[in-house]
Amino acid sequence: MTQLDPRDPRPPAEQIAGYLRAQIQSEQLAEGDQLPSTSQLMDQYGVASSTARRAVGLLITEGLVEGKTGAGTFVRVQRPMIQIGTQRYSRRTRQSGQPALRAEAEAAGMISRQEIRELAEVSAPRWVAESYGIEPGSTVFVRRRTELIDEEPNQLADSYYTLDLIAAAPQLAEVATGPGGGFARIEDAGWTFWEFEERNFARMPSPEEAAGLHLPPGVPIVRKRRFAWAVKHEGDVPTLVEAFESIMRGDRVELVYRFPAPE
Amino acid sequence: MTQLDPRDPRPPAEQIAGYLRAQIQSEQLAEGDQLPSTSQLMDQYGVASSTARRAVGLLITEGLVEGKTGAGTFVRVQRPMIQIGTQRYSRRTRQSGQPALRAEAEAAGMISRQEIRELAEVSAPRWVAESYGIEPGSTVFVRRRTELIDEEPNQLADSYYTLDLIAAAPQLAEVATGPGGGFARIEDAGWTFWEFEERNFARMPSPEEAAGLHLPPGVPIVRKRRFAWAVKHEGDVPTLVEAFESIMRGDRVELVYRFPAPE
DNA sequence: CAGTGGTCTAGACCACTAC
DNA sequence: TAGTGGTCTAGACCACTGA
Repeated sequence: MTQLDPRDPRPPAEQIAGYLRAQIQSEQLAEGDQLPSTSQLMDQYGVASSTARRAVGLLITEGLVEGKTGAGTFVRVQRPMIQIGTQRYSRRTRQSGQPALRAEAEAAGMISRQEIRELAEVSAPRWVAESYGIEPGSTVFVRRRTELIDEEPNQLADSYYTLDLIAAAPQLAEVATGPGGGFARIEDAGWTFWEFEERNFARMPSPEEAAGLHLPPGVPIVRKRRFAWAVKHEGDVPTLVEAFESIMRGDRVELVYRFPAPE
Repeated sequence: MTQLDPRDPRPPAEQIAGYLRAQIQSEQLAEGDQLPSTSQLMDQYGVASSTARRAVGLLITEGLVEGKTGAGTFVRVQRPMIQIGTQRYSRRTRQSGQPALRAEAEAAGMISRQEIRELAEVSAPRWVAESYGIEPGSTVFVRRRTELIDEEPNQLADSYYTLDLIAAAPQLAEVATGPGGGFARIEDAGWTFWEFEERNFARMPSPEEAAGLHLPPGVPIVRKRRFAWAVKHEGDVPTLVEAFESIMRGDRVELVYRFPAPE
């Protein structure tokens, strides 16, 4: 545990990282605890400074620990996760009286707020053009915003609308969409929401995304795309009214879906 | 683009990484292309070997490129994604005639197969005990398997069952569960599936997970937990019959959910 | 002001690849 | 066999933290 093992095929930095990781997982090093400093690791394992730093660098990119310059390296505190999804709509959840998603964040004593990053007409990204069935490069309206929880950015959310919809619901192009948010304005324009689709996957953030979300190294993001279909009159073929993309911190969000068994 | 900028506040390694990243995003460096070698970067930017290596190391942990010892560093080829979720159950998907999840993988010319990793009675992990409403540490049966696509591990899947259920459906404890898989055996035992819940989030893999999934550095995983409720007779309170956990490659799987608008 | 993380230089060795 | 990625040593400098 406290010496390098020459028979271990792993290079020294990985061995040291392994020892530290084991101490974290066994909670000998608990959340918030300070790791041995670089010079302590050099003395203890008889390695050069770069090797000691590389060892803790591995743990940093794994998202297990966080370095604070001048202070030390500390085991990352995993903040409570926010559950979002469709559970609020389900029969079972309604019966158990659970609160909805943002209400849930606020019930947990957290404050939620949005900041507008951009309101503009842009050339449609490919996935947006494809989902609306319009020419690639057509003009659409985008509403970009950052959602903050306890003043910490939590989600970068972009909604893409057709110009036709903006004409029918002009408040979507303004900073304040009014009570009930953008969906309420779409309903005001005569639409009834019919169906949603969400497509999620995970990857490492780009530097821009990492900066926008104040992400420490080693935290992946979840990219969620949501498509909202609505009808004007009963029996109509549903029309896509919103194409939405959101980049979320992977370590703060749990996506929950509940659905009935098929058939 | 080809020189270090002394006014740029970023350290040299990050600047170089930024230039390379821009070339990848603009497709000057396409998928599969080789990056400049370490010594080329040293010459071009006038930095030491460690700095040049650190620059490409950053891109590696971002998952953008992949180093092959002795050969070079190459832009990662993003393999096609597999879509899984509930879309196969939806009205709209049935109408469009789309094939179901694994059939979809096979329709795309890929072969899908499972390997059993473990069949054993174990002490229930906390989340399993909590979801079944049993004492923490109670004994449950676990069925651990690796799902391979084109002989490449794609998913580590663990199903936890109560011992009662194993007694009623003993094939769940055998290597081959028979036609239709485990769910079919649960139905054979008299259960009718009622409702499912899936809870997903993303994080970086542990070294064990990275090894089990043959993950290159810089690829996050998605952890999906699925809960399956079933009833024996109409009107019964639904019972949890399976608690399932899966670790998937984040860059190969897109989770798709389609659901009707509430109310 | 001593200690810490973060980055860098300059050089070395190894295992591997491709010719 | 020359070039490549991967890892390491030994030392340096900087900005920052906390007593």
